[in-house]
Amino acid sequence: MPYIMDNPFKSISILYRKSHIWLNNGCAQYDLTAPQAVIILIVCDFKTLTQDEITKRLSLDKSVIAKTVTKLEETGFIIRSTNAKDKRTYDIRPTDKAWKVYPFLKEELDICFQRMTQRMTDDERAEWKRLLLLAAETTIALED
Amino acid sequence: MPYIMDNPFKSISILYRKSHIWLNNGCAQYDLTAPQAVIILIVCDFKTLTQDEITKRLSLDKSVIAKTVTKLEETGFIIRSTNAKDKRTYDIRPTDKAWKVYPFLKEELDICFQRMTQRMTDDERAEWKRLLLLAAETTIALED
DNA sequence: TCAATATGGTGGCAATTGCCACTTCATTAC
DNA sequence: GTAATGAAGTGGCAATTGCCACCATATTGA
Repeated sequence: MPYIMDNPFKSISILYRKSHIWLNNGCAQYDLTAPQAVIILIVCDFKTLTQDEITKRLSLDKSVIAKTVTKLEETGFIIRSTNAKDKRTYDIRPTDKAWKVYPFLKEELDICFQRMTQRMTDDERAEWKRLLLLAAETTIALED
Repeated sequence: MPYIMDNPFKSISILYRKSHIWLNNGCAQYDLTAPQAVIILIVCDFKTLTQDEITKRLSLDKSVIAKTVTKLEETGFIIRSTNAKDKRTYDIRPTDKAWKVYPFLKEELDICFQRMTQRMTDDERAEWKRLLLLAAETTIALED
């Protein structure tokens, strides 16, 4: 079946959904879902973040972050502590449990990327990655 | 805020969610949601399709297509008729109402694409589009 | 021919997400 | 200092999606 008349919107949708299914399956062994894994990754990357910072970096609604972070606290992957300077905000930090799965989660992401780019040359892969990042940053910058 | 330590998985997620929000807003004037618009586009592209063909082309679960198609029939954008050769399948065809919005939906998709690639050169835009399509096709081919 | 298997489609349930209204605390303007 | 505005976070609701069990019809194999 040829995929003529295709457009980038459809491609992005397919890549998003499939990569989430892959990541969900890959993370099940750690009792994590894909969105939980993404938050652990970003919290480990930055060591300390507020919920609002996560919201901005992932460009997700703040209520979505609140729900996922609550669950991650319950399951012991992160710790929340009230910020001393601003009592409205939480400082979010990874626990040892998070640091333990961190390298495996990065590996899972890598597997996803390799899977969807397996027909690309190394140059194409690097260029695609660069342009994806450029587009995502452009998109984030658009909203105020 | 610098977006260091970023990865393509996160970029794809952001692009998917934002483009859907944009398309939803753009399609509201036609009383359509983004997923409904995508199905109208593909049905108009191919003139006649079964639900299963839509499922394969969009790489969505068949029950999702069934639900959306049912709604589109109720709102008069498509017609379902039982296939003569296989009574289990429907032939799905666009109505005049679908053909009327079709060019505008294509325009909306174009606006989305322009928005997220506005910092790219024409060459980069074309290359990104090509690689997106390649990755999406690779992804679809992976599942059996 | 007839049983076993495969395929297209439907309905139910749970998870993720987006939007909105709301609370609490900070900051700004007067 | 106090009122008005803004920002961080929460909870509720609806829409989309994925998975599973199921039904009806085709196809295959003995």
